[in-house]
Amino acid sequence: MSQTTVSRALGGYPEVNPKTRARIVQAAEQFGYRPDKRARSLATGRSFNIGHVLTSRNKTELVNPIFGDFIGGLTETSSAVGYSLSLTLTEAAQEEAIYRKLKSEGAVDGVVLQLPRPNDPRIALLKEIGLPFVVHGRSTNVTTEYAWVDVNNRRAFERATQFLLDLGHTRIGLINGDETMDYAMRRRSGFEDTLKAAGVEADPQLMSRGFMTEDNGHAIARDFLSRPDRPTALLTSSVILAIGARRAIQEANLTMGKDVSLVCYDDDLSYLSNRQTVPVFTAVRSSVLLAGQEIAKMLIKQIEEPDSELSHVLLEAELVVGQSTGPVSKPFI
Amino acid sequence: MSQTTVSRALGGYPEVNPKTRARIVQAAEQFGYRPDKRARSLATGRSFNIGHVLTSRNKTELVNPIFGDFIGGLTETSSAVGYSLSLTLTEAAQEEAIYRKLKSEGAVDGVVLQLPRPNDPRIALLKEIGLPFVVHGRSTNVTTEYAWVDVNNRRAFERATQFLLDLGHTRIGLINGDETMDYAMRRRSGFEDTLKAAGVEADPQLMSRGFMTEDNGHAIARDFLSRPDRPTALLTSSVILAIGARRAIQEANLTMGKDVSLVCYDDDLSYLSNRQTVPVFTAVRSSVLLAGQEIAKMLIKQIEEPDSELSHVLLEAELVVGQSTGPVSKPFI
DNA sequence: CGTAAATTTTAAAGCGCTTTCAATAGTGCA
DNA sequence: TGCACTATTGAAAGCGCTTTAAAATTTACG
Repeated sequence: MSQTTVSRALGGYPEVNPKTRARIVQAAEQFGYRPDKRARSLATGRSFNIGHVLTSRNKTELVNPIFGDFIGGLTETSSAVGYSLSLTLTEAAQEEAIYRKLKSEGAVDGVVLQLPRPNDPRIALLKEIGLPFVVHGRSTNVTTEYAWVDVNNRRAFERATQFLLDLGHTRIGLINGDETMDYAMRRRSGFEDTLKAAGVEADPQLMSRGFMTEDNGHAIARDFLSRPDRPTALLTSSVILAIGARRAIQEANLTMGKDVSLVCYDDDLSYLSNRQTVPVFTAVRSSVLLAGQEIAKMLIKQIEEPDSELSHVLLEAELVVGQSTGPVSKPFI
Repeated sequence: MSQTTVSRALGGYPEVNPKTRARIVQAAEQFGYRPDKRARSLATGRSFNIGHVLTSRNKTELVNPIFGDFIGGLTETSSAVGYSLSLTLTEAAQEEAIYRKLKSEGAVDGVVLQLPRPNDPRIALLKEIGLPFVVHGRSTNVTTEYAWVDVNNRRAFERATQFLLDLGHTRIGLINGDETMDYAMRRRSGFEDTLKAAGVEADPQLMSRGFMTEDNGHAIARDFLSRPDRPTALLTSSVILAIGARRAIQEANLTMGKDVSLVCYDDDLSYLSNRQTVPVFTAVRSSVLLAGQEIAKMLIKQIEEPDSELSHVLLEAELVVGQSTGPVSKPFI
């Protein structure tokens, strides 16, 4: 059998006699033969890798809680169609250099961009160097066209806030993520605008932002709850923050869901389930694992059909009512 | 300039005139030239990838909490020396096939093995197919030589148990991970043996195992604490389990650190810090991120110096005393 | 049965590097 | 100045595939 025929038989090309193909496939199986990925990459000009660049601004941020589930989603989908996920880590200052390198080395066929900020320069960069990409999230003020998958963060926080307003809460504390990130800005404006629409003035003293650790959730909630006009409800940007806030509530001898209501954003992380019959936390939920799957699918399509339109997916978070919310009970009556 | 000289200049070979090299390096920089990774791989027979295979036994296990930090550690070290981490996901039944494929395709230069069970067949398999690997953990009953990095899990649980015994606790509940895994078996025997050595009989009713979710920690602790002869102390295999257990303690109107002591194993996850001035949880701690770094270093050395000895690293967990433990207070006096 | 068309197979070029081996330029010393 | 040697550079082969173009075989049909 010639090289060519084998390649075509295994590659699934049509112009090969079914009998020949069967024979080749059988032989390949028997001897455990598989086309060398390196040679294949060189010949086709494709690497069958999708890239993801992690930047280490600092150790706390290096590995964020959603990282595992997100990567899991990406990997699940890309593995199924023969791509693997290629991870690289770099200092934030080197990020541009890394993308250029990935491109010129031909190390990846496309990349996934995470945690965009407003006007994120990486988008223009990737367009310039011609590396296909999909953004997890959106970047405010970027007017050029790019593919993205995002949760409707603004709407999610509007719904969460409205839900608390409907229960009678007007003193609501916000414990948000890093507000230099686009997603956190959208959440905050969803929160503020809903309050305003209800004629409630947002108290800057009750709006915080920062790393989304259990510790921070605890510290901020404790601070909020120690104020004379303490909030009757808290809204947090993650389950981990909520767990910290719950600790602060309990330490203040208050009861969650009664004295203090708590709503959180829930990424539906597989190891931090909030999916009990009646969930512990009332939440706006959207699975980051699913987002990862969607992004991988979209990126691979873009790689394999470069002329197809760039697409966008806006996921809506669902509101799930759990045990952590209840009608307002005025603290000082 | 000839192909050859350029390759040598950029590759750092000694037999090239310093002036020539400088000129080439400068030109490469100017034009953004970098050797194509695919061609380089084909020519050298190396892929400059290290592989990690995830198996999806089920969704809950797909992404475990330590996954992110572990990957972060691997990536940090391997990126620094020009390797990238290549992730693949497969069903458990396909795991052997995937390793064979990675080898025959030349997709990776080596792999990292996680969560070994006793007598883990993957070790023999990888030796057979000749793919360099390092195990995160050890596999009981495997007598052949292999490289590993492990925490002294047995010792860690001995120390944790002894610490509780020293505080006067004898009714101690164990909330362990999946005991078909080697690490969890070692933890359990460390626990049991220490009790036995102190003349305390371990109560099978107070030893549980399972997925390490917040929910499970809560459910198991609630069960334990509802018994007439409830434990005065709990020992959990992860911080997330401990957080669930804390919730159960509080719901039972007990005070952690006073009515019920709690010690946990702490992987020092970056987003689940237990490093406050006085840590919330008393814990035996060992950073999984550091383990990832160590493993990457070891694997790359094995790849680049195939004749070097296989090495082993046994990390000791440190005992950190936090707010969650105190002397026993008899519940029924 | 012969020839044109369709189907199937093969030879050979090329992907962009590394590496072996040969060639050339440079150096020290008699 | 010339020779042996060393330092430096270059030509060419080869890594293992895919793909183009050509050859061989089969099929269709008058």
